[in-house]
Amino acid sequence: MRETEKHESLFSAIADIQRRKILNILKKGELSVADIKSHFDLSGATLSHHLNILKNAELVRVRRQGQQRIYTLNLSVVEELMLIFNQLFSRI
Amino acid sequence: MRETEKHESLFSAIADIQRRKILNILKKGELSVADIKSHFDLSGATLSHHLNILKNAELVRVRRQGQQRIYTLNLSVVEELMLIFNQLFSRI
DNA sequence: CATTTATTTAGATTATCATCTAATTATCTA
DNA sequence: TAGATAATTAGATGATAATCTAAATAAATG
Repeated sequence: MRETEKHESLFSAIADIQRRKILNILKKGELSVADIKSHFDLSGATLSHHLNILKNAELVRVRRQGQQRIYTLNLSVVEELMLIFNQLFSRI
Repeated sequence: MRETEKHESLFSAIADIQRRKILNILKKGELSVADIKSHFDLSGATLSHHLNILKNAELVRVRRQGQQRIYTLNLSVVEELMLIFNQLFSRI
């Protein structure tokens, strides 16, 4: 399997513990930024930064709902990441 | 599952593309540093640095053989990492 | 035992990244 | 429409991390 820029963005997205925590929280279901924020001791700007990285890696999706933005896990990319990951260590 | 320092070292170990490449190369079998080096355009010092990070994360093992050091994948930790990884996205 | 070979360690440099505060954008509501 | 609320963006700062060259360590060999 070739390493692509997409792989790069996925691996660096999950390299940060706060972002892994966000992914974990989103497993339970979609949440607004404020809801996500309630689990962290981070400024809104920092959280926004992390969400942006997850979004660029397509690990999450966003939609607008009034003033809020609702984040969800992007299951298809999560599955893709699991595949990439399994292949990194396959045939050993 | 709780995130531990061990998880942290594993995720940051695989965050770097050179280190993922090293792991990939080691899938085929154990290799000396010089053998690994032949796959890269990096100084020996830099390679040594990456190998050290992989070793600290216990993703690889080293043994001495004369002047050489032979690196191998540490299969049990690789499996542990796969488990951690699968759990990050389980129950979605 | 002096020299060569294999690898690591030390120390410096540069780039990347997480974080913050302040400012901005967008939406809602009285 | 003015003010409040939700979230992002801009810009700065400090911490990490990747990389290099040079020096050090350790083993092999003539």
